[in-house]
Amino acid sequence: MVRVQQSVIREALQLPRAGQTLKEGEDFDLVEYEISAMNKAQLQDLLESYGLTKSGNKGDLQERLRAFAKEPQEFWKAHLLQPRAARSRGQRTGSSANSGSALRIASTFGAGSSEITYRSRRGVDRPQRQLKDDEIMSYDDFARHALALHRSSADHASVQPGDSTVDGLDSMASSAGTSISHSSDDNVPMRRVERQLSRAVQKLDALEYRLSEPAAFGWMSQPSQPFTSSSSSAMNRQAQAAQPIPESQAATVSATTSAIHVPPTAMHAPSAVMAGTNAIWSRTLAVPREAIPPENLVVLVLREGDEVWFDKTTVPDPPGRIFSNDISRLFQEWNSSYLSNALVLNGRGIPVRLWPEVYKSRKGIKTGAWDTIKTVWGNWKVRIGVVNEIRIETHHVKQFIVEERQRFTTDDEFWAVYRRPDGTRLYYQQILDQLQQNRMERDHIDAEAARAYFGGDLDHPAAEGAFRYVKSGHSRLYTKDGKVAEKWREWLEQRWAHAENWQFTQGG
DNA sequence: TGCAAGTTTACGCAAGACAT
DNA sequence: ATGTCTTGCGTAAACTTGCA
Repeated sequence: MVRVQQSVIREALQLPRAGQTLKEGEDFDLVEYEISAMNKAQLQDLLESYGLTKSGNKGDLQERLRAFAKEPQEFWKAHLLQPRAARSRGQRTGSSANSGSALRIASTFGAGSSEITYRSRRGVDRPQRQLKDDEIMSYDDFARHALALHRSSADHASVQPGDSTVDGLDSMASSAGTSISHSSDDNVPMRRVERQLSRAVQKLDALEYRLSEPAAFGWMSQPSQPFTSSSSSAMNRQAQAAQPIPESQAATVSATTSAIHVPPTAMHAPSAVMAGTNAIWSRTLAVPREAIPPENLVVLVLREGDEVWFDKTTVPDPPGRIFSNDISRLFQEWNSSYLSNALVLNGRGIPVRLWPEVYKSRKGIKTGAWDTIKTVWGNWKVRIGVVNEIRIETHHVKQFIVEERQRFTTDDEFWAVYRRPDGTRLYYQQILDQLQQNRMERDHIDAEAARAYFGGDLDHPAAEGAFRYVKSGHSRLYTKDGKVAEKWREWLEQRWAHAENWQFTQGG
């Protein structure tokens, strides 16, 4: 199967021609691929056509192809031959070939254009792809497993133990007195019913959770459950009362924010209430500074002027994704300890702004945590340390959500800008997209200004190496707009004289 | 050179627009 | 009413940069 040429440099493999159909007893047609002459992208394409993984360096890719080429025809057949789909996306057969869009495509790209691909909205080169059979099986297995768990926890009497053909949704439907026959996976109406049922169940679950944990949603004036759980989430919610809030600030909070986002303590725990049940909790949960072993003690300074301390061995995992669907809450929790309840340490809410202080691995508090939240946090963040407001106002680009919000006095003013023509608010991702686009446009303008200032030569002596960086021991020049613009802003900032001169020559 | 942190790309589900 | 196809979206993974 493998034929390595003796010329040492040239190496060719005999591999099955992709996309061919075989009848019973036939073998694959083979095609020779000179893998020594192929670049990484070509090797990856080839691997992909055989359903093999594309990760690794060029040597890895070649080795993977060599191993595949050594396999017998039987292995190839088992690996490559999938049952033919009755119909797959993009195929224009039967009546669909006469559809308006199919005719449009044919007139534009020719009659042979049977497959439709299109570029992504963001300009990346990724066509839509169908799920592979093994992926579908894997997801189905997962869904069955999850539904089985749900069924056992719901403990429906109508479900017969060991009846593996009854899934959870069917059992729920039958227990509700509705008769639904079992159907194949291709039964679309059934799938729709299942989907609707599934949504209804989700909503019920959410409602059930809220009813069972009212304190977590600020619905009760006093917590109803004693502290019995050692889980971090229960600890977080109940520990709200541990470090008391000054009464005046608590009053301000409850007057200006909605109940759903305010921790129960902030709403209901001025001193009078604290004297009751909450006070007991305070004594049992608020760990005094002296009680924490010095090697585990971490102290953070809050903007409110006080400090929060905690034992670093008790820090929970980072909060899950919580703000994408609630940007207003992100604004609330960014700075204020009193309004933060997503992360609570030793009884105090930790403002989102300070999360890096808790989770970056260099802080030595929790390993591996920052990796899981740095991307989303990076989208929220304020860039700290931007200086010299007068100068920077014309050059600095507001690029992240909280930073952008801080340009406005109120949430309403922010949403007045980030809305569609019909008045509805933009989604989280749409705001990010818009900010990114603004940044790219701004960077382009600034980079062009820098190039113009130095006569097209960023290595100009007057730049004093501001656009140079070292990589792999070699000094290089930045070329990307983003970096050039960033260095240009720094350069301007450091050299007032140049900046004044530049503005003067621009007539500004 | 390896690791941590910052930034960009693109995966795949779900919704709903479109076609029959 | 039913089925197919396109697009929006959140975020995991990949990639880049900088530092010790």
